[in-house]
Amino acid sequence: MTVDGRALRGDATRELVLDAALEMFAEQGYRATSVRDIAARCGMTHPGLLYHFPSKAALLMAALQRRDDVDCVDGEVRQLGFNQLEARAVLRHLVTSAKNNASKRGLVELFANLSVEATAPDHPAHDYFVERYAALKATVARAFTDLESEGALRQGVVTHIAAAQVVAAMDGLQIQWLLDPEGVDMEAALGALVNGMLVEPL
Amino acid sequence: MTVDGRALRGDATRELVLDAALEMFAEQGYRATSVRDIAARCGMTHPGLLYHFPSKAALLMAALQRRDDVDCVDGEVRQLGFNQLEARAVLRHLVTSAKNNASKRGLVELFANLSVEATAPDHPAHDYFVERYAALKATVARAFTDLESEGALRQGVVTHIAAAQVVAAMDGLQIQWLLDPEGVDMEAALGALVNGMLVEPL
DNA sequence: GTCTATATCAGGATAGAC
DNA sequence: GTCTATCCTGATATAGAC
Repeated sequence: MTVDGRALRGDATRELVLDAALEMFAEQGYRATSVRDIAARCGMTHPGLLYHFPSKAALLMAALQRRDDVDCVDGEVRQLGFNQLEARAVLRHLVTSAKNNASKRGLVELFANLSVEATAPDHPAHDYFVERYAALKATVARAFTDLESEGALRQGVVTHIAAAQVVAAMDGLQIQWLLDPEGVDMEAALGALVNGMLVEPL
Repeated sequence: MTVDGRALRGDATRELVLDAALEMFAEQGYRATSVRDIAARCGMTHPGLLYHFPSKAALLMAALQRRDDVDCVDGEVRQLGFNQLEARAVLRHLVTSAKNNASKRGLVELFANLSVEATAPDHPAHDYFVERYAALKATVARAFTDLESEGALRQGVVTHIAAAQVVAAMDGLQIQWLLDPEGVDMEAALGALVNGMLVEPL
């Protein structure tokens, strides 16, 4: 594994730092977590940690990558490998994610904050999120296309637009839920949205 | 007008500062804009500015309030006064907003960032956004209810859920658009979503 | 009442010792 | 590979000039 061309493989400290960082980012947010805090939790000083990662931003990116790797293992949302699943399973999976997210406020906060922050072209995670969204939308669009060819899609639904709507709803519902957890049911709202696009509900 | 109990009325400097602040927040984001930057643009020093506003957070709130006031004048999205409009006009208005936003990247960025930041219960703008969203959803839900009573709503559409979906889509589409302006058509996607809920398109 | 100057504090990043 | 020391920048608060 490399970061910015620097070889970093086989490092236990590195993994320790990554776990602590992801945990603290998820608990308090990226900006509110200082490199010093993370270093302290790992029993080292701040410059000591920065030996392993050139910057706080690089640490963030590495933590995100690591999370994706973990997701791969425990079967959570992933861009790749998604295409193997059947179309309905893909959509069902999105709704299930919405449900599961309701018990992971910290992570929802982290990703909500990051995906918006990363909107700035010069943000360290910009490319990561551009690709993440493109891949996710492509997967969902593909699922809708498959359903369309089976006549399972409702009249007038345009696949790539529907994909954008579903992904957008996931994000927007998270914001509403973070602002007022009692005010929305993410699973119900997303499920209803998807079902409204299908001839037969999921 | 008062902020935190301190009287501040009749102050031209105050208005100047508010305009500059909103402009710079919109251009560079809330966090990336320092009080010193704003003060400099107004030809004053940073503590001089802080005489008028107790903190950067209070400045933000005042700037948001001011924006709402301006919106009231030029006919943009507003919670209050919305109920006077007919149901279809309310929905059409949302779609038009999505269209207009495509030429105001800075403001879209500001509100996207703020609404997520303000998710934290201790954020200075938390209550503002909780209320903003509650009011917006209530208005949209009301519009759907009116349409429902006229039989203009599609089978199976639940009004308060539909409101949450529409508002969520607006936010989520903005994120996608900020990440990749060529990748989505906010107006088309939002319009299609709303039309999918109605018997007759807007 | 309005502002300048100044002080304090925290976070990110780097240089160089060990 | 890790630490000490240091720099820079930004947020915040106070004293006091005008």
